[in-house]
Amino acid sequence: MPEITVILPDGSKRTLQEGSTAADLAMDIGSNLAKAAIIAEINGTEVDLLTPLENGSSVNIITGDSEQGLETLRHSTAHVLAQAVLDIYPEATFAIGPPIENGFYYDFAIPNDEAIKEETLEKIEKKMKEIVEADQTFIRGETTVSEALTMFSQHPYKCEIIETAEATEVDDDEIISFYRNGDGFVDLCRGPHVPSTGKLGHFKLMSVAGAYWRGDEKKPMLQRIYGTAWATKKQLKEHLERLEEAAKRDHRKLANELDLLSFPSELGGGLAVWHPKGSQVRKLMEDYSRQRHEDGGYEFVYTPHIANADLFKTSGHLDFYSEGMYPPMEMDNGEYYPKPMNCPMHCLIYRSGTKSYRDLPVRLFELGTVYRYERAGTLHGLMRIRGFTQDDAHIFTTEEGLAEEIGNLLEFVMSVLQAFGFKDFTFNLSTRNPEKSVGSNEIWDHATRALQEALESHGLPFSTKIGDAAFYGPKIDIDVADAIGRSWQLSTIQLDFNLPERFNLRYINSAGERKRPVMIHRALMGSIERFFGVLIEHYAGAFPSWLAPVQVSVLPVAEEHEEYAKEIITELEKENFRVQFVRADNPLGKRIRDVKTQKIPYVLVVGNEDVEAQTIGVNPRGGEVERGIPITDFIARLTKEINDQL
RNA sequence: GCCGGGUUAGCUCAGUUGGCAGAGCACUUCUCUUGUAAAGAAGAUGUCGUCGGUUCAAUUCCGACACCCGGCUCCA
Repeated sequence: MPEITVILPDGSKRTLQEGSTAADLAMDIGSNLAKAAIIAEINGTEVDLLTPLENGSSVNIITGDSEQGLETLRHSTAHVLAQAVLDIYPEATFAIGPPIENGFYYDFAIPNDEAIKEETLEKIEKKMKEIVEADQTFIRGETTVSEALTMFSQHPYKCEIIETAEATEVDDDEIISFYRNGDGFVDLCRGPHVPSTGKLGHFKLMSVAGAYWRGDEKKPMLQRIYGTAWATKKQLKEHLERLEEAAKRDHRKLANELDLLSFPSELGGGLAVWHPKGSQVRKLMEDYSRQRHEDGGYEFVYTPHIANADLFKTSGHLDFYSEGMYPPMEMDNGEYYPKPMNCPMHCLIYRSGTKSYRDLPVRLFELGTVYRYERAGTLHGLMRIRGFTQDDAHIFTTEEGLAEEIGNLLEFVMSVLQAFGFKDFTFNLSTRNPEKSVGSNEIWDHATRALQEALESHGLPFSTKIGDAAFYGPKIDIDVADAIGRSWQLSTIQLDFNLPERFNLRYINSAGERKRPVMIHRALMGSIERFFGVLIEHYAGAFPSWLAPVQVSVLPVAEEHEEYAKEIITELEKENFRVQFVRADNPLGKRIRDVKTQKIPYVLVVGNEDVEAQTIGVNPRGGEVERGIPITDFIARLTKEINDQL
């Protein structure tokens, strides 16, 4: 029997009988690997395990441990989902079903637009389990475009995919591949797949939702079933636990439980009222922001909430973004719009006097409240809201001063966000979209280079998003990772070549010539509301002492200790701590429980022993109870803790 | 805006195949006087999201609207 030799990823060689498949190779290496194997990579191309090997090929056996393996697993699970749905709804037609982060989805059109109910998901899941149980082999087939069109003639979306594939991909030979398993289920697919459905099994259907065909709102809406799938039962369990953890941190739930803010429906969608406790935290956030901006060389400004339509004609907002603006109010001398951005007004402030190059950079800062009309279906707690406040600044600088200003800004952003417990930053540089942008190539090149150099000179790794810039200039977006590893885009630094033109902004340079300043839009928290939502989830509602709306709760053991408790409170209030008194009207355990659910950093308990020794009992959030602490010690400790946090 | 689901006491939720609306927590009062995550008793609490329709009768069935939730689309 002739033999072939293949090369493994570590460079070693392995000899097999001719005609051996990747699966045979996996088995030859070890039965555990054969069991874990999902697909193979031959000479860098992902293929099914049943693909025969050729002499001299480099072969890598892919398992569910790798991203590639998981993707295949999820993709194959999506196939089984489609198989189950078509079994239950024989008249249904199916569209696409790719792997996504943590799972997969598949889009279907059900006859007569019958809705797939959440309850039906259980039925579908049961059917999928049967298919997995049956351990059906995935068999790859290949055919021509015209035959594929016949094969899928009952499925118009599949036909559209085949036709589009023909038009765009132009494979050498226009071969369309498909996979067959079970009793005649066929799906159009590039592959590869797991060898058989028995390899699957650690999955769960999550939800059903509407989704436009090809993501186009002009095209029909299909029904999308989402699922999650993992290589092991443990991974699936852990994923579901992560979802539970995220649900526990949901800012909408916590904002309600902790009495921070609410969205009364009479107020209208996407509009919040801040309760005293939420307002306390917000005030601390804003005070901190103001202090840092003051130290950072910013000048504070205030601008009105509405403006004449002329302003937004000048700025271009009415031309470009009127759909996202609240409708105008008719007034004696024209139309007035609630402002969707602060920048036009900041431009007016800049323009109010002649600027010399010696005045630059001008940094105007405002906690500016803006109103944007977000479509009804897009609203989402504090994360997507119709009225919000930006920690907004506009910096007007010379072209020469740009790189340095950007560099300082990057440092500033990180330094401010660190106070809120964010340590992992990701930087994204967005470059010009030539289809949709203003300004010369020269100015874009120069500005993009300035952004890139600032990132590089500060040693900050970044990814480039080509064509992702706004029409008016390139930008750097900054994402942070929260306490449970989720990423949030918070800060943005955007260059603008458009507004300085439109508002005819100028400064006089050292040679006495009129020059155009460069404008930088930047926000650190972005929207205070959204940032607050992120903070609630990041801290799971347990704000660090410097931010906590109530820092200390003081509980007398019995009524006779109330007087002493109030003396303690007086001492703490002298130090400007935010303190709450809980009178002895309930058993101590009950009162402790009540304040603990409010996630207050310190619960102080005082009883006979404390009155006698002039001490307190300290019950810190997430810590052990300590008895007999002198109040001065506690004050020193809390003061230090807060200073360390900032 | 689109698809699907939802809205009952301050909160979390049960319920009515169309016939006087319920629980737990919270709240009020009283009793208990407490040493680290739920003491006991009594009391009060509702436009059953809004407006219209069907009906002898609607919280329940139908329609429109508002708001919320899961997605899609959008996001200067």
